[in-house]
Amino acid sequence: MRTFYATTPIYYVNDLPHIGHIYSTVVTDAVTRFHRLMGAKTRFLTGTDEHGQNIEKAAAAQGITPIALADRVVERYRALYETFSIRNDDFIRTTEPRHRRGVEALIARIDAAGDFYTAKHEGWYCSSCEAFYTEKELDSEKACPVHGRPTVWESEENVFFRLSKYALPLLAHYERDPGFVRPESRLAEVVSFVRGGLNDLSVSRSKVQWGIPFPGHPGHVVYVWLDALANYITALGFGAPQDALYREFWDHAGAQREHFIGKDILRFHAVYWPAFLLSAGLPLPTRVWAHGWWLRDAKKVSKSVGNIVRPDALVADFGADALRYFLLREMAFGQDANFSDEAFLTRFNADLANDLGNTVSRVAALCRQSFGATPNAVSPDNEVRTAYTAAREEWRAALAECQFNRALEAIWKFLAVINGYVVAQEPWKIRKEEGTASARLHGVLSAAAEGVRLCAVMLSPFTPAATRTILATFGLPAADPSPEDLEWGRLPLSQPMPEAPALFPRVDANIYLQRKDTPMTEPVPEATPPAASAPADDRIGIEDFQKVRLKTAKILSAERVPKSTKLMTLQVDLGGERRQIVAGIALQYAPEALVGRNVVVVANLKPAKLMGVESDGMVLAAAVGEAGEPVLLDLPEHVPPGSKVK
RNA sequence: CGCGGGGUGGAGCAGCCUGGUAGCUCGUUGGGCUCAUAACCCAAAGGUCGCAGGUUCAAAUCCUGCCCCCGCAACCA
Repeated sequence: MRTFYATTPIYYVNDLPHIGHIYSTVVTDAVTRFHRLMGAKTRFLTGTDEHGQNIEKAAAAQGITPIALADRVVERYRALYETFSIRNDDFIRTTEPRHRRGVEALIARIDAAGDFYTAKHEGWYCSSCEAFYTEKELDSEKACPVHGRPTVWESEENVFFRLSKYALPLLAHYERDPGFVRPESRLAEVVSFVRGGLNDLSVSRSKVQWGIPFPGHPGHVVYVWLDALANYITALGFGAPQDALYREFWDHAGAQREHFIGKDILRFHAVYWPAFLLSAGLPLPTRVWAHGWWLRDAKKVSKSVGNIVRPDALVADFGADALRYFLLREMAFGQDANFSDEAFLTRFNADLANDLGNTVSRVAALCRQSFGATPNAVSPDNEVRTAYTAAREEWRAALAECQFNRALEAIWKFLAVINGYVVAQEPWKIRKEEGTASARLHGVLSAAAEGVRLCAVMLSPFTPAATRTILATFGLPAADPSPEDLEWGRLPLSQPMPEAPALFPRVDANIYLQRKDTPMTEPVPEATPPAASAPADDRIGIEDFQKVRLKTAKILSAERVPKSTKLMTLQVDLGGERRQIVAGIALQYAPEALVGRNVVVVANLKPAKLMGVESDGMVLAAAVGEAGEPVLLDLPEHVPPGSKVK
């Protein structure tokens, strides 16, 4: 039997679920459901990544253990999956014993291949990134390029993996199997990265405690990628006495093993992970699918911008199926896509309410009014059936390539055929003219009803709950369809049809958007309630304030920092003393508008280099709005430069 | 030369790998139907596919150069 194994990334428990996590998971769920419907034996894995210094710290800050922190976030994911009809077969947590055992087994094999060595790892270390940086990656202040925080010179013995050894084998693999990375455009990216040469990879950390102890290296834990990526096989029982699942779904000639990830972590899945597996002599995944990002109003969804789309409000108002549908329909897999309230509502009303919901309801109503039941025979030969044959093939081909938007288009094209057929056949007229016993009436309505049923079946990977509702409407068991249900003619005959509420009732978009008491974009909630911090804590004494020397200054000249978008170099007069200060105000102020202005500056700030330009001091500005747009503090003309501000 | 994505009717997008009459959704206009969630069906208007070269019998699609927009990173001292 054909087996199909699909995985999502494991999600880092330092972050709450948002639209990106949901998308990855929904995609994987839809694909798995599709393969199951095509008759494959499937397995679907998702889970959480729970190790690392960041978790350790976040937990400590809240006065709880790391595992307690992870538990909380895991609960959020589990609840979310429930809501979204995610049918995962397993949920792995990297803190589980089975995972540790599997990682140890993987390490033993890599070790046996001679691909580990110990070496001194020196460099500027950022504890937030848990990573080392080279001199040239840092600025003059040795601040971390990601967090901007100071790094520390650290030197530690690390275990290294001979990644460099696998550059050529990897390239050979990409050559042999160009479908390894999908979509194809992403493969080029990976190939060019590997062609550029691979450095050996540090795979242990001695500064971190919260992790899997590195076998044979007391005091070291396994570094994130070797730990996290292994989940895809440890969850199958790799390294355990009972590894039947591993043999069935991974180490098996015909097994399809596919990873679904965001494009940001492609390198790890298409380079590091296969290299580990090559070293260990284990089968590689058969495919890595990299999808794009959801943008919010054309901006990348990010915590700092505060435009994260949280699904709760949407799901409450429209149902999880509606969001699943939107995510899969609106994004061309691999490309970025934009999430907007208007687009969501348009899709909801036009596609789900008008097309799908209304078609179901009109066909059901016609049957119910005519027979009080489903028709008494299924018409074997008609234009709906012809259209279905074509639609099913389009749908199948598109889904096999993760082209969800196209698969859905095929279904909707078919829906239009059903609607067109109903209009052309005018069953309401037949009923009037020939009565409800008319064979023609049964024929027409059966064709329409059978079409609707098949739509529901084809929709099951996308909107499983709606599928069940539709099937139930036509007297079928409300269950996930099986492969035979894709055949024409399986509509139950003369089944009583109870009244059913509208599927996806239309909403008034204007009213909804104006109401907005359930905003789709929420401020980012804290991962967990912050430890009780007394407000008094951030008050300082006067002596602290006096450490900051504020002075007035007059801007003598201003010019933009070359190649920089935000920075401006200012020459200021501090009362006889001349200073150069760099300020991030170039987006808001024109240089000529600044000359002659009086401003307030911090006079005793340590000098720093920004984009290579020396800055000796800081100009004060109010940070306005969410984006913190700078608005300079202004002083009247008559204030002489160099006056103390207190 | 930092990395990446994109420029296709009014809006949002697909198509580009594997050249061959430019497609989808929304919106607009006119008509039809009345079974259905003011839904559905038919028709129409609307595009020099960013620009310029090149390859080709043929280019949105392949090649070269350029312009513009966006995300990430490097810069909010």
